[in-house]
Formats: sequence, C-alpha cells, structure tokens
Amino acid sequence: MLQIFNTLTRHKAVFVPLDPTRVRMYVCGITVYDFCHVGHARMMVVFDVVYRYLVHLFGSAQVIYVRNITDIDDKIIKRAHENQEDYHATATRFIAAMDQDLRALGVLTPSQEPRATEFMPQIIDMIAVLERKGFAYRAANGDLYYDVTRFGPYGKLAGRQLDDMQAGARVEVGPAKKNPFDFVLWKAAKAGEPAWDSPWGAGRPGWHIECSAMSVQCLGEHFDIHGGGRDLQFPHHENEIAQSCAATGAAFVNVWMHNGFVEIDKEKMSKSLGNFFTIREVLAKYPPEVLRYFILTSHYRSPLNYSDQQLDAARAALTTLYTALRDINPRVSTHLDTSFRQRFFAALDDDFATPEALAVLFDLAHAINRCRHSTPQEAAGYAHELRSLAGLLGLLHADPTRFLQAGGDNRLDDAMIQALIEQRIAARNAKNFKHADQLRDQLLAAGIVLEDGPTGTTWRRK
RNA sequence: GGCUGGGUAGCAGAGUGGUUAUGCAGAGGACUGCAAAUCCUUGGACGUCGGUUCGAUUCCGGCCCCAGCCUCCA
Repeated sequence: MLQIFNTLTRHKAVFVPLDPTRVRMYVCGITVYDFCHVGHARMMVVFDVVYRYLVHLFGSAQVIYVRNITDIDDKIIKRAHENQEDYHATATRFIAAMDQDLRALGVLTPSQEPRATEFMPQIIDMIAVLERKGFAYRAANGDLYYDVTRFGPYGKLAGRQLDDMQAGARVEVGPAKKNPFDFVLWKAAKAGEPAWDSPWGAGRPGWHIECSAMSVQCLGEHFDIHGGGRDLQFPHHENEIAQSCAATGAAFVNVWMHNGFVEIDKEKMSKSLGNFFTIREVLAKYPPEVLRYFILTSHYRSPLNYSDQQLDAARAALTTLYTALRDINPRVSTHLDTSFRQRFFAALDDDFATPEALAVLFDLAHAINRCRHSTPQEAAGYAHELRSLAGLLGLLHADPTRFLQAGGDNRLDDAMIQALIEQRIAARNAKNFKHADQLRDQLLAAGIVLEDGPTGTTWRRK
C-alpha cells in the first residue's frame, strides 16, 4: 500500500486515487528563462520516480501526469530584452534546452506539458469567475489582485495564519495591494511588453493563476496529487488553492507533495544566491545517470547536499552495480529469493524511500556476485531482478560495459587501449611482468583500469 | 517575530525501544605473477541535559546548533 506524505496534513497516508482508472498528478514545472540547474533536476527526477511508480501500480494508461511550462513572465521578458529577442524566442530556446537535459537524465515525458500562452482563454475565464464571485479587485496601477482576506482557509497549506506572517520580511510590499499577501491575477502590460486582450485591458496573467487554470483544465476541478519544490509551498501553492477553490467551489487537490532543496555548503542552491550549477555543467563532468543516481540517494523531502565528492561516490556506486551486471544475461527465474523485491517495494511504498530502495539494489548485486560462478542461472535471475527494479527508478538501463567504459578524456581511443592490452598480454605470456606492469601503469595514468579475469583482460574507465 | 524541518560513524545517508542499513573511504584474509574486480571477516554512530522504561540513538521535555519559508525561486 503506497503511503505518501501530504504537506497539507503533515502526515503520511495511504494513497487512494479519486478514480483508480484515472490517477491524476500535476507538477509545477519551470519558468523557461535560463538553463535548468541541479535543483530543477531534482524536482524533475523525483516526480519522474513518482510517476514511474504510479504507472507500476496503476498501469500506464491509468496515470495522467501533467507538468506545466511557464513561458510568459517578467523574467522571460527581461531576459528576452537583454538578448534583444522576442520573449517567445527566449522561451522556445530554453524549452529545447530543458528537453535535452531531461532526456539525458532519463526523465519520462509527462502525459501533457501545457504552456501558459496556450491557455490564455481558460486563464482569463477563471480570473473572470473570481472577479464575478468577488475575490478580485482592481488596483490603482491597473493590475487585478486576488483578495486573500476573502478566502477563509488562506494559509492552511503553509501552516500559518495571515496574522502570523511578517509581511515584507524580505522585500517591500507592493503599494497597490489592500493586503500585503494579495497577489496579482492579471498584470497590465507596459509599453512594448507582450500582451493579451482581456476584460481588464491588455496584459498577461500572474504566475499563480496559470497553474490553477491549467491544472483544472487538464485534470478537472478535483484531482489526486500536486507537486513541486518546497519553495513553491508558499505562496505559490497556497495561492493556487485560494484561486481554484474560490473559482470552482470544489475541493482542489488531495495530496500535496514537496521535494526538498539541493544545497551547496549547507545553503539552498538558487538563482538569487547565484550558487547553482546547471545540469549541463554537471553533465560535462559526469554521466547523466550519475546525477540521477545522486539525486535518489537522499529521500525526496530531505535536503540534498551537492558536491563533486558526492558525485564521485555516486559514480563509484553505479560502477559497483554495473560491474555485477557485466557478462551476465539477465533471465527471468521462477525460484528466486523474493525478499529483495518485497523490501524494494516496501521502500517505495513508504513515501518513495529511494535510499532504502537503492540499498536493496546493492544487496541484489552482492547476491549476483556470490553465485555468478557457482549457479549462473540463479545469478541471471538476480540480474534480471536488479535490472527490473532499478528500471523503476530509471536506473541501470545502459549496457554495463558501455557504462563502465564511457566518459574519459579520450586521450586513448578504444583501439589504442585494445592494442596496449594485447601488448601486455604478450608480455605476460612471456613472463615479462615488468613490462606488463609498465603498460598497465601507462593505461592507468590515462584513466584506464585493467581487470585480469579467468576469461581474459577487461578494462573500464576510472 | 511567526512557521517548517533537521542534528546518526571519515564523508553521504536510511532506520529502529533491546538484534548488520546501504554506498564511498579504512583494516585483515581469500583469489591474483603483482594488481584490479569479487568474496569472507572487521573497526567506527546516533548534538546536549534531564525524564519515562528492566532497557533509548529510537518516546517525552528543556537547551544548543543548522537549514528553509514568511519577495521571485524546483
């Protein structure tokens, strides 16, 4: 039984979909004005695992996963202006970059990826409903605001009362607002800004309303899971609740999920602090699967401390797993110890406890290594088990030898490596171990590790 | 000021009222020409002060420390 921690209740609870034939999840994607960083990668990978596991439990045709793209917003306009290009060109460019990064990380494509600019009529409709119901007001600056005092439960998701919050703790409060926590629904366009026509004049939607409109449009008024980074809990998701519930009069989301931050030196990785690494920066140094593995080594709600040391450890760990799979043809076996599988699913059932699930993978790798020579068919069975369980996490899809030999600085290509290995074999056969060791050291200096086994010499990159 | 989380071995990171997490790193052994990989064995831990308990890292309370949110942010 899958249990999920619900931010709304601060408890884990058994997940029961509203409609078991249509499990519906919405995740806040990114605003496309720059390359994705490791923090984005974490969110994408975490919810990718959630999606994969829901598909495993309910079937691929039963799970609808919507992840939006914010393709119009102040930052995009600013970036486009800096680059002297159309806002749309900026957005398109960074969407392509994002797709490339996510493909590398093995993140599955969601069922739908709605973009704000494609949902203008629906967004405007929802705002109009809010205005008609008295939840909106026009400020002196022309912007249309949501009046938070009109929505009773405001603050429930954040776990705080309006009165408790210190408005303007870190920034000046907008002077046009009646209440400091009021937020913009429709932003009046300034000269030269991209704009859409609306009952409130030319302008663009506020950030929060687009997610309310798109989620309701794609999944219905009331759906199962809504996710995103912890930083979206307040005010973004709080505001979504206020808008959606006020507009539809229905319950909005059953389970709210928030992933923890990526940190560097105990500090949140963020654009504003400037302490971020983009996904592509990391992928220039490490195979994408290493980054994915690294993300899954900590529970999704915990902080994840980023460092090269951790990435190195992740690569070493994957090397261990792939080494176990090397030279084995995974085959389904009917009489296997099923405790691995049971532990693995128990871990994921417990609020997606990936660290525990990964531990099971290592136990399987050890099981393979223990019996790979004595009972190869058993080893093949465990290898199949390892592959299929890891596959649920989006890991261990690669050919083992390809993973183990990938990367490197290409000082030596495969043919050169092979030639040096042949030379060394000749030297060994001639009992000229000094020369053989020299060749091995030469390869090691180039990052190539040799392994002499009963069936010959294999190599991998360090 | 309000609100959330958290402090576990060298590093990372799970978990549990009494019994091995796991990975990387370390030690010893097997294997190897020597290595590497692998296997076997193994050292090392639960911020602090109290309380509950036969027994607490694990429950309760105080304290200290850290991070995050209360603009935008995954």
